[in-house]
Amino acid sequence: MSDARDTLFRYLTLLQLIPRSPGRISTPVLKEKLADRGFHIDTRSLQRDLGQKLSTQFPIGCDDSQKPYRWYFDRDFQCHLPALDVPSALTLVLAEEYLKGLLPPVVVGQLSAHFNDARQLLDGLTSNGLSKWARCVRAIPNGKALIPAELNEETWQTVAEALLEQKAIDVTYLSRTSGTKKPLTLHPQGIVSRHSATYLLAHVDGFEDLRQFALHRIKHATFSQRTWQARDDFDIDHYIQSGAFGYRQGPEDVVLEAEIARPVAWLLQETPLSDQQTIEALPDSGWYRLTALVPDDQQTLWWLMGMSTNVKVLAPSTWRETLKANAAQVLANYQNTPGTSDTN
Amino acid sequence: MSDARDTLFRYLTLLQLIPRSPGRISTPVLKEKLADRGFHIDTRSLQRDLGQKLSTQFPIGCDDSQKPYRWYFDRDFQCHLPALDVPSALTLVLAEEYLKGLLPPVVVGQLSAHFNDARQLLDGLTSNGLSKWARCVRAIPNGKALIPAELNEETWQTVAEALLEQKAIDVTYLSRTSGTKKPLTLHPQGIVSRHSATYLLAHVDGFEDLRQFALHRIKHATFSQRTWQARDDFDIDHYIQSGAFGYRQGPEDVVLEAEIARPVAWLLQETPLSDQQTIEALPDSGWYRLTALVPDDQQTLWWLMGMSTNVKVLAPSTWRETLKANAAQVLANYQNTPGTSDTN
DNA sequence: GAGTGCTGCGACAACTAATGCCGCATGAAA
DNA sequence: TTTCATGCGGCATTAGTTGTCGCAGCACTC
Repeated sequence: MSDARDTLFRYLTLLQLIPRSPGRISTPVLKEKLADRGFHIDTRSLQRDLGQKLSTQFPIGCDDSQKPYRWYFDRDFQCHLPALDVPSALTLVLAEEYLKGLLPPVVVGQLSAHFNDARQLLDGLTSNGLSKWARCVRAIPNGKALIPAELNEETWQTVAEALLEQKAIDVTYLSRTSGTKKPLTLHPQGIVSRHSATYLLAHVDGFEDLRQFALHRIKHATFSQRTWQARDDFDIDHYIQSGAFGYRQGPEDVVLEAEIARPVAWLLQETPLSDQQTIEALPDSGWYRLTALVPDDQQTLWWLMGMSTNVKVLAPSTWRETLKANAAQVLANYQNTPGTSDTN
Repeated sequence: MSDARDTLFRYLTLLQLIPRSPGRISTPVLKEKLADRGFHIDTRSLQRDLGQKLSTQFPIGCDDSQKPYRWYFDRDFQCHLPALDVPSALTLVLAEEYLKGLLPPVVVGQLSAHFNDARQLLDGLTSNGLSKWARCVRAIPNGKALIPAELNEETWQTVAEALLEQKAIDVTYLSRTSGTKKPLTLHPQGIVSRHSATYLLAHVDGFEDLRQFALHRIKHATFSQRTWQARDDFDIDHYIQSGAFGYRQGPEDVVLEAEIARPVAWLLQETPLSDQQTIEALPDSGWYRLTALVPDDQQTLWWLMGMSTNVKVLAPSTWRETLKANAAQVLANYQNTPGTSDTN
């Protein structure tokens, strides 16, 4: 692919072939991979590159306990080309704050080297040594942050690789209902991350129906001998919208009409509910009339519920009724003496 | 810092000094920066490095319309060292899906080169050429995703840099109340991203009090001549918790006691509300008793509201009363004939 | 319009580094 | 023990790198 004469580029390629620390790669394998990329060099040269050139300038380690030496990058090293600029670094820091509440720690940890790199850059900005930036940047998550489910690092890596490289996996799955561990062979078809839990969509070996498996209930995962079975007809968006995660109710968008209080009107003017939205002031009393085309899903309904007395839904009537019935039910709940709660 | 003899490393340093495309750097500046880092080389060598070596192997451009030539990286080029692994790439894709709903497009765009890199890697995985991964990975945002406020790219870059490098800025600010544009000089102290809007915390030149400025209402921003004024006593967490964003109500955590329906119990068992939480089954009818130490904030209250009939709060009594009063109010709203539309 | 300074570029020679090859040492497997 | 795979030092050859010089274009000044 590229002229073998160029040493710089060979070094670069070499560096890209060396994995981050849990991973390892042996000298002969490196030689072969370099050859694949058009760099046909002597084993001795490769050894020199690694042992004398790269490992003195980069945080590269060598496991020499066995004879084909195996090389790896320091776990927390990250080098961007081109280097990060200040706004990008700031964005990364914000991104990390958000993601910590949305994805399992292990998954976010996958990117920790990137975030560390950003932090290091920011640390170096103020000459006084005080890392001020850490005290002046915050992300406030949208909605209540539940604590993400615990997830095993190896499980994530295995599942991610299996899904993307189309392999079947053998797992030990902790059933939610029975609480027992079951061995299963799965054919991964998709991953859905929602709230703070992440689910694998797969079908069990020998069956046709697609099921959801919470990643944090997969206690152990290895690649399987079985060949992966595709499902040609699978469409993840269709699957989600069919209500598999309890979200969408109707396939069509609906026109929401509501009266909204001034603070809500302000909020929606800046961060609209929908790109088809109008807000008009009502004659008196600081209320506004909202019209918006929104999806007919649980999320929107929840948002409306959260607004409580600041929003009065006029249409669609089903929502209006739902909200009304809900309010009545909640009120009824709280008017009973609590403790011995009964039917509902 | 490093031996000047090493060419590879000098190339690497050089590559790191070249900014991504909107940015530019001229040859003399590069020479100086290299000298700072211990590489004392002739101008001619630098010219050769750029024009003959690097620009043939890397997506580097050169603006030769003016005489000190100015160099830059292609806008969408990104090279990670070590290279991304599959699980990291998948994480990046998930992260992007989440962030698109949380940060302004311009801010996420700051990282687009990173995300593109991840996508490219995933594209290359399946040999059949079909990029299957795009059809099997989804993130479902937590809560209703409002459309992020529109934000100018330059504004973001200027503000980010000003905040982190402690500079004052001159802005044109569109007042929310009056709708008029005002010129202001601001001394940035912090950035808070919340929901889909991002706010700058700053005090106006000549004043002492801290105010919030929505970034999307800053129509123009440049660095100011005025020197930046610090505020030693500023603590962003304290500021947020003092209720500036309408979140926290009480400074102390409270013990939430509630009866919850089975689906909620399952949810909370996997993604807890708090790390101090217990759930016990109630004798009959599939309800559970929840006890959890949670922050006394609006977020939690909203979450409880969203759960509606699936949660009956027993304590704290203030919340119980709030929820009850809310329900009563909502019900009252819907029992009046609202506006022109009427019951159905 | 000539002078001046900055920058880019081609050429060249001296120098330095990279490469492939050989032989030997080591340790594990046969 | 032998055999094989691998690492490592050394060495001669080859290839690349570097500073220097001279020239040319361009903007700016006087």
